[in-house]
Amino acid sequence: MPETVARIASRAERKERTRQRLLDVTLEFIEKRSLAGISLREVAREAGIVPTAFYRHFESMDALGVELVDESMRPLRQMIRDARRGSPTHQDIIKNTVEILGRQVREHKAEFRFLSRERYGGIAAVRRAIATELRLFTSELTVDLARITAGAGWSSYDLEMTADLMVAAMLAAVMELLEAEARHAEDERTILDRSERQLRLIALGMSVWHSATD
Amino acid sequence: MPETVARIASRAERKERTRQRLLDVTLEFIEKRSLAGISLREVAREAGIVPTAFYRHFESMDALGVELVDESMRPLRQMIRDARRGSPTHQDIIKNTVEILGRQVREHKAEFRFLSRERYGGIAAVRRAIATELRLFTSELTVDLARITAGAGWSSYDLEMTADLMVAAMLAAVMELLEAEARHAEDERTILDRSERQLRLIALGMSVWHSATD
DNA sequence: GCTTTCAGTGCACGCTCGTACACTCAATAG
DNA sequence: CTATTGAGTGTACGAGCGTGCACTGAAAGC
Repeated sequence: MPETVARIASRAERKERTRQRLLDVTLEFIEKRSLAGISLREVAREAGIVPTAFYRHFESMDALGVELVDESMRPLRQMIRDARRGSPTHQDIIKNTVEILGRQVREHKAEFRFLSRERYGGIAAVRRAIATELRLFTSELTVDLARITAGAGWSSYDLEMTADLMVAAMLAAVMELLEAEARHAEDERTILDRSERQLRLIALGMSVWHSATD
Repeated sequence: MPETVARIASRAERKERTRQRLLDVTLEFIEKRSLAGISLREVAREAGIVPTAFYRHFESMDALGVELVDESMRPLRQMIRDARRGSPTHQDIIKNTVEILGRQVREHKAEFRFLSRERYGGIAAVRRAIATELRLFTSELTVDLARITAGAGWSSYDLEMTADLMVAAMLAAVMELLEAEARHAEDERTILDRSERQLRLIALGMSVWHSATD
């Protein structure tokens, strides 16, 4: 019989909490090592359960990794939503987007590190999950670009090509931000400034694209 | 006493050959897994020596990984040399470069896969070695861009920013080429064509950069 | 209130792992 | 010819791994 107000965690709640602990613990380990180098036993140990209890939640570390992709993509999806609520003019969109990018990376380092570390990492299933999500991200951006360039005669092929380039530029910035953190080689501002200029360079290319290729 | 013509492998030659076998075997394993998931024992086994003999060549798998970076960078360096022996006009440079990129990736898949897999992988020393080499690559490209845009009033800061963007675009293409191989999602021609368009878009942006920012 | 469910336990197993140590024996050096 | 060197051997160890299996005990279902 379910109480109207559960004063103490129910069975399902407790399970969910343990599951979340497993995911969180793995995310912490990712800071130093890659998924392939993290054992089921140490994750279970750190989460405070016995190794065999791990199987109540995931059938393997690889499966946990795939779930973690979803989990980690949330900040990225939030980023799109934030960026869309942005300002009207071209240049402002870029400035705004880069700023949001910087903030999201700062606030969700572990998630972004996981995604960049495993994007081309050793576990095929995880790679595939990340690739799928990023393709979604690119197609979202393509839609935005289509809206912005409406009536300017852009083919969907070229729009996607451009979105792809922009995503590549932004992901490169993300990775540099994560690396810079640890090595103090360049500070955040420098990286974001460069990224902003790169996106503006691309936008500039777009503005003369058809006059050069038509 | 060294013979004038060594008919049978000398001691040093034999050692070098074993060392190379260890590197090659590791490169083969990288196709399926990341460095962190490859054990010293299996590398030794596959190379035909006993595990403890591994230490005659490298002090750990991590150290072998760092050496492998050098080894794998050779095709990339060759790429620069090939591209520079290229043609004079702007558009031809891009077409030519992308073609060379495609060929190098096709001919040196394993090396490129190693670099992309470990670029943000779990071993800090390997990450650092790759980052250093790639920074060198970017600065080479910056020099080329400086030569091409000589007298057009480009700051070295903006040149580097642009080179950085171009490298990001090319690396993204490399990674897609490697992924496509296994999944047949897109064929090589499509990816290279897109990459060519992306570089051309950037070049177009460059041609109007100063009129827009000065 | 009795029964069922199931998250978490505890033990045991057969592996593989990195590495220490003493060794062999052919190529090299003097 | 003899002595040295050093790449590769063989054994052995302790530790950690993934996982199978029988279990416990509290919450949920009826």
